[in-house]
Amino acid sequence: MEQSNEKKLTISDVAEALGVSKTTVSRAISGKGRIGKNTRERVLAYIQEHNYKPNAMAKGLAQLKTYNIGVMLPEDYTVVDLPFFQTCLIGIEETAVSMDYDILLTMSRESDCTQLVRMVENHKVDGVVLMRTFTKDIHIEYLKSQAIPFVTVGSTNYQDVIQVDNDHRSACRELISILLMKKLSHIGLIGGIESHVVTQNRLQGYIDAHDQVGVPVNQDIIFVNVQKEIMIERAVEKLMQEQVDCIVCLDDAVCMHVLNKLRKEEVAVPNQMKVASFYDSSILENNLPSITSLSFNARELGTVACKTLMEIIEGHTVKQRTLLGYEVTLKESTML
Amino acid sequence: MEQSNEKKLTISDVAEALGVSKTTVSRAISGKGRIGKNTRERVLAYIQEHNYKPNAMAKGLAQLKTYNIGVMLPEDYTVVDLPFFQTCLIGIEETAVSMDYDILLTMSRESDCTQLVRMVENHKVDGVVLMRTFTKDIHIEYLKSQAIPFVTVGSTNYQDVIQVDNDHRSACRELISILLMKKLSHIGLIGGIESHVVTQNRLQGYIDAHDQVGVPVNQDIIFVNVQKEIMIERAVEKLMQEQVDCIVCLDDAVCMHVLNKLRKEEVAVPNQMKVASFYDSSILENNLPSITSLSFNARELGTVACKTLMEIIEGHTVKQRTLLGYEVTLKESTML
DNA sequence: CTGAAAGCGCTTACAG
DNA sequence: CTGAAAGCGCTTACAG
Repeated sequence: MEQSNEKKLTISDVAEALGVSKTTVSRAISGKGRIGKNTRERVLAYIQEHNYKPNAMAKGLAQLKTYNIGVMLPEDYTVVDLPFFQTCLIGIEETAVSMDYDILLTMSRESDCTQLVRMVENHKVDGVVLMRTFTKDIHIEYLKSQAIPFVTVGSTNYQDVIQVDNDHRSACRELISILLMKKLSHIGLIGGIESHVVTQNRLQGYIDAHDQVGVPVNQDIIFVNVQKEIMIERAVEKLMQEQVDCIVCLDDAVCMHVLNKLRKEEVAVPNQMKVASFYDSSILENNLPSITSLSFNARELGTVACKTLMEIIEGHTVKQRTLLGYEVTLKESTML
Repeated sequence: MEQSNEKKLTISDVAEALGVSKTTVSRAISGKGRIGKNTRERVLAYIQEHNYKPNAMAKGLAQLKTYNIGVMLPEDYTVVDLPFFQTCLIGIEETAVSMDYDILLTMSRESDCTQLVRMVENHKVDGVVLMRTFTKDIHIEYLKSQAIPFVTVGSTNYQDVIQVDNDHRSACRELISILLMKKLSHIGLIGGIESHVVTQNRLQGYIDAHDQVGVPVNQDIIFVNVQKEIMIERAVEKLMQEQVDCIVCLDDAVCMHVLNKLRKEEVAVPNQMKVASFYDSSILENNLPSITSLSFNARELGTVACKTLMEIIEGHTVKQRTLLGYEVTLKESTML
């Protein structure tokens, strides 16, 4: 391919070759400061031809910027939400790259923020995006204490935190409302991790929907923090005893197990039991019957989160909370 | 939390406060060069107390290093191999961090290496790890042309490329050998993407095993490049016509579909048909019957790849090819 | 054992 | 419109 034996060019090399000053070269590249049209074009042409690329570190040091953003990816993933994070990450990366930023990746658990601290203390990033939030969130607490720009993907109750999220509460309210309108007045809920803010929002949406039509909420048919198969099966059994009309699952992994359990018990979906899920991932996409669910655009979420962060870094003011849309996709599993 | 209103300390601040030179402070931190024990401890204590952290960019510029490694994550993931990459990434990150490096993440497709080029040209990384290889691999070609340290996770046929991989060929040979020893002489193969080097290695292992016992390989029962459900179902039908004893799947997503298809056709596993998979991910972990498969340690793969890269970056010579182990886990799906 | 000075490759007031 | 010079925060020969 290319010849790579030539040493890397520096701005001085370019300046010397062209008989101009480094200042001029710098200005031609950045577009900042007054510079003659001819001069600029001459510089640009030379740079193009000789494939000169500025050293990002030197630039960063001079401007006290890094042109990196830190992205915090949850380490304790599950098969279900991983594709979500990956897609969201693609959105973040695209946006970052388009603004000439790179992504410094770090992984962490709910209770450990040493990686994050390290990244920030070493001055390696200009800002960070947190890909998940917790009700008690040490990452947010740390970032706030450091006065470094950051945005969260997902909602939080901490004050003055810039956040981007899908409107899970409304989405959930709408799905449940539709189900209630179908005269399914006994809707069970399974799944979700209580310490995740998103779970709280969804529960709130569930309550909202019930309040709207005056149907009382029955705590006995809500099962949070059940993730393992056995727990889920037990929950399904209880829901059957309680004679619910419909089971709504907080995520698709849970839904998968619910469907398996119902199959084992020979309960037909949707005839004897309706089923819906709060998220549509590929694991359910070929299920028979097809499953009613909410769907969100993870990539857009990443894009918006990253754009927002860039705005903050560049000193602009931004909306404190951006809520993105959702879709309710009604399929066979909730047909009357 | 901490008070963050104080400006960030620099090495000059520390030097001044202690009445020593910047040189001395620098030496105390890095441990390089002669320095008095007392002096060093005094500096270290001060640094500790005032929470001074060197600016990584400045350090990098002075040493012409970035203390970043680029990691190339495939963008065109599937639900199946994503957990593998994520786990591998954890291994890479842990190792990098332990050597005080950070990870610059970039995503790419088989045919597009603009992100990689950008990262390298901007001097943002000291080396890169490629998380996937292709038989014709433009990323490898580019990296070779730039003479920048890099290692691949996964094997490649390109010359002089440092690579870390599981021994897929041997693993596959062993699994197939065991099946052949069980008198299953008609073993069908489904899945895999032909342009992935790993697929080639596995096919080779399949052939090796047959050669060992002198059973001829029948090309009619090998179906590569079938990923979609319909394609898989059709392949299964053909394999049934060919009266194979056993179906080996190149990955778990394929295996899932194969199992569903067999269920539909009311073919009992393992009684009427044995089934095995080349990878054990969580999507199959609760299947009944349990599925015989190969298993690899993705995290270790990441760790070793990253360690190897660090060695190269630091100028040490390393083994050209490192092959990591595997396990064959025999379960119900291949019981006679 | 310690320090003054030059240098890494950029940017940016300031002066002309 | 252009340039000389100082500076970003470190490291590292070189000299003492």
